[in-house]
Amino acid sequence: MQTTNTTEQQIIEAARKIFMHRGLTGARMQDIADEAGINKAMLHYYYRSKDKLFDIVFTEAVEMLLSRVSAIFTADLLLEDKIQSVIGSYIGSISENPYLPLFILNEINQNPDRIIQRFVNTPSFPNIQGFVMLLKEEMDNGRIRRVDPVQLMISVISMCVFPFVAKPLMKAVFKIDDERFKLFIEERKTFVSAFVLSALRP
Amino acid sequence: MQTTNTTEQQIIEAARKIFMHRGLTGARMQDIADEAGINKAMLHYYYRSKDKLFDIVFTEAVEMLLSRVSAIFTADLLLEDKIQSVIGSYIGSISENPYLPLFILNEINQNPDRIIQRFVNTPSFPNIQGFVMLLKEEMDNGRIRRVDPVQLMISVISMCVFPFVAKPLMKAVFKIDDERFKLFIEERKTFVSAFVLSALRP
DNA sequence: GTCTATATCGGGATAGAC
DNA sequence: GTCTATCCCGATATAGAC
Repeated sequence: MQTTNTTEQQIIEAARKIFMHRGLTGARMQDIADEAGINKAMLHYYYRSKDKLFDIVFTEAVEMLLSRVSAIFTADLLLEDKIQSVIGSYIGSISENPYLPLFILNEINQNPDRIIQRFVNTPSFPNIQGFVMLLKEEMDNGRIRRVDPVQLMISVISMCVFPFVAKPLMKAVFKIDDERFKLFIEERKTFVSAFVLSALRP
Repeated sequence: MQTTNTTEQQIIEAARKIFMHRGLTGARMQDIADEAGINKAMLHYYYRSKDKLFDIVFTEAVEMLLSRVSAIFTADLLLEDKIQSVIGSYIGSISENPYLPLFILNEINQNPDRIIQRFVNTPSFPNIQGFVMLLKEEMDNGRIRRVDPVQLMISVISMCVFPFVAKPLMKAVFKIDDERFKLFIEERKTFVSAFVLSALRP
């Protein structure tokens, strides 16, 4: 890991920022060049084409997102303070990269096949089976209410991710500014934990 | 309401389909023309420019989405069978227009100002205040657990909307096909209702 | 490796015949 | 109102000097 910003790195970071915000079709190479503080021709010198550049950014993004989801699936237990820390760190990590979810969801919708390709060989693919077994064990022991594990997982992820995806809509509907949104997210960590635990009470 | 498909109507329907799927920047006028089965020049004859056409589609979409959210906010009560019917009809209505949420969320992110304009004079703007009062009443009566009303609302909407937004991702991660996804959605109506009610138990 | 200039192309928009 | 042909601009991509 080298700390000096090579030109390649600068380009990737600029591309990430622009692509995440504007999407593949909305982003312009000129914007990326400006953001990186270099010439437009350099982009093609280092990364052949717009598509190639996008592929790199997209693949990295998928990797990032999957590793986060994986963290949830591989958590030791789903109970009490465990779920609290998982949800907290999940929301926290999205906070650092708030455009990531919508970017991924959007581009996958545009081109579902691309994601399939990326998924086949991805190292951090979530271990679903193990997690489901774990959940069922807890249900059998009567420690939590009996629910469909997949429905539960989707619900947790929904509640963590959706506020970031819907941020501008929330700001308009609830008339809240950036400051209050930040507060909302901070409070959401404890809310979602409590909400889920409450729902799972036997 | 006339049943004959005028050319104007055909264009709007084609535009809706293409814009919803590809977004403003991703959609091409040629695609819309093909979808409508007419010539590209006709689009400009009836609707001046791409932006004008998009504005119409977008405004209609916002209206659709808001009226659904409003339905939730104006429901008489939040308890038992009431919440069940609200969530059921909400998920049901999205099923009929599965691309709507991602389309809206995406375009709002691209251009937050546009939505603010549309919101000012929209007729079906959700009555949040009334709903919050209603919820607080239920809490004071001890019929439900004390929670932040806004956090609760966002959670319900999240759980209803997110699966549609994340459909291609879910299909890849959980390896489910269209058939099983449809089943998942059908089951989700009862799951979310039960989940929320369970979480709200005092 | 980095720049300027330019080629090339796709797509929105218009002109004009019918 | 509907079509074909064309204009025109913006954006990707390349050539070539330094």
